Amino acid sequence: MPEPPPPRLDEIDAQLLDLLQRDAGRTLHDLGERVGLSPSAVQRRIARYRRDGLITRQVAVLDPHRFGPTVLATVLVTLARESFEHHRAFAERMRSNPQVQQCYRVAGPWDYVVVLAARSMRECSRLGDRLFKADDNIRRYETLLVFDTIKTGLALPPPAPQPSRPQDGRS
Amino acid sequence: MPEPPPPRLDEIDAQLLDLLQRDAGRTLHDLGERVGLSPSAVQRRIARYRRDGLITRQVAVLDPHRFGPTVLATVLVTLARESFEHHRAFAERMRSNPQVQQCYRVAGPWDYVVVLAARSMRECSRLGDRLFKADDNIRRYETLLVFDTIKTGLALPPPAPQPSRPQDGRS
DNA sequence: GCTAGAACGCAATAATCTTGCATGCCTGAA
DNA sequence: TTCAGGCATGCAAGATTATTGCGTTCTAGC
Repeated sequence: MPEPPPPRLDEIDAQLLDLLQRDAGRTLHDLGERVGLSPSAVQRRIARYRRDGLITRQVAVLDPHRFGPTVLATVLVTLARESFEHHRAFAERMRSNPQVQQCYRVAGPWDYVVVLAARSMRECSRLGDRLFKADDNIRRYETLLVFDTIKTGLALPPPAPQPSRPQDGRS
Repeated sequence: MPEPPPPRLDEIDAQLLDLLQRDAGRTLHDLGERVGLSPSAVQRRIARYRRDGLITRQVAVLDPHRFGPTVLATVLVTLARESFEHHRAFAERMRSNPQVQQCYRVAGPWDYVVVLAARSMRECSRLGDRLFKADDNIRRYETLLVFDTIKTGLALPPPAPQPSRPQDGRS
């Protein structure tokens, strides 16, 4: 799976992407005012981000405090056998389960950090059993039940703009 | 900070919220077709979700693989002193730093799980130093550098609809 | 049963998005 | 240096989508 090189982004792209990843509900007109372009130029840039895969989707963020029983758990996981195929199979299982909210491959004493989302502690426990205990390739796992969500989001650092031509020294 | 009770949600609300948290780019017409309402009824329900705080915002999800150097780290943190005030201060610091992407209060051998987002490992390391090492109330912390993002998202389990009036037994 | 409030669909209106076109800028080749 | 081609832009027109007023129906509480 070779990835294409990151597309060239200028300062305005960086601003737009950051604005959108923090709040995608803005109008093109609002965005345009913030970056100094017309609404149609903004729209064309956003269309480019989508076409090029920079923006994969747009989601509504729900406030977990405003719903009834909602349980998140962060699970630290280590595999028993670490072949490419075992890792691929594990990743695929995480991707395909809708109750797996996030999954990261990490360095250090654990192989993966997995965030689960369920409707009760019981359901969360069962989910953990199903995903990890029942998998004979899990060497160990440790569940950290979330009892408060302090901050939520997926924002990445603002993309670094490519260096443009060096500024002609005016001074 | 007492929270109002969770609002009553029916089956259609549950469907709409789930659809929106997975893909907020759909038109009202599309959503309406999926849940059996007119576009304007859908719009009014969504307006209600926003007004009631169920939906806090809408964000564009960026693909971390499509950007240049982007480093995530999951950090496990334990405080030294666990007074209410110490926890409040820690939470506030996490909330106010834009490079802290997520922060969860957890049960178990650690107090918090924190996800950091930076542009390089060096920057991530410095961020960790600034946030944790320089804080004399951190008893210990362990950084798990993310080297691959398998799955990303913030979707909660579909909200449970409130039981409506028991169905009149027709059979 | 009655009443008040909420939810709905329809249709009109407003807002927003998309696209064609002309123009200007930038880059690379001759 | 000049020229040509490609790309990005703004403007304006058209298309699409969201919003809202209004009348009707439904629901819950008294």
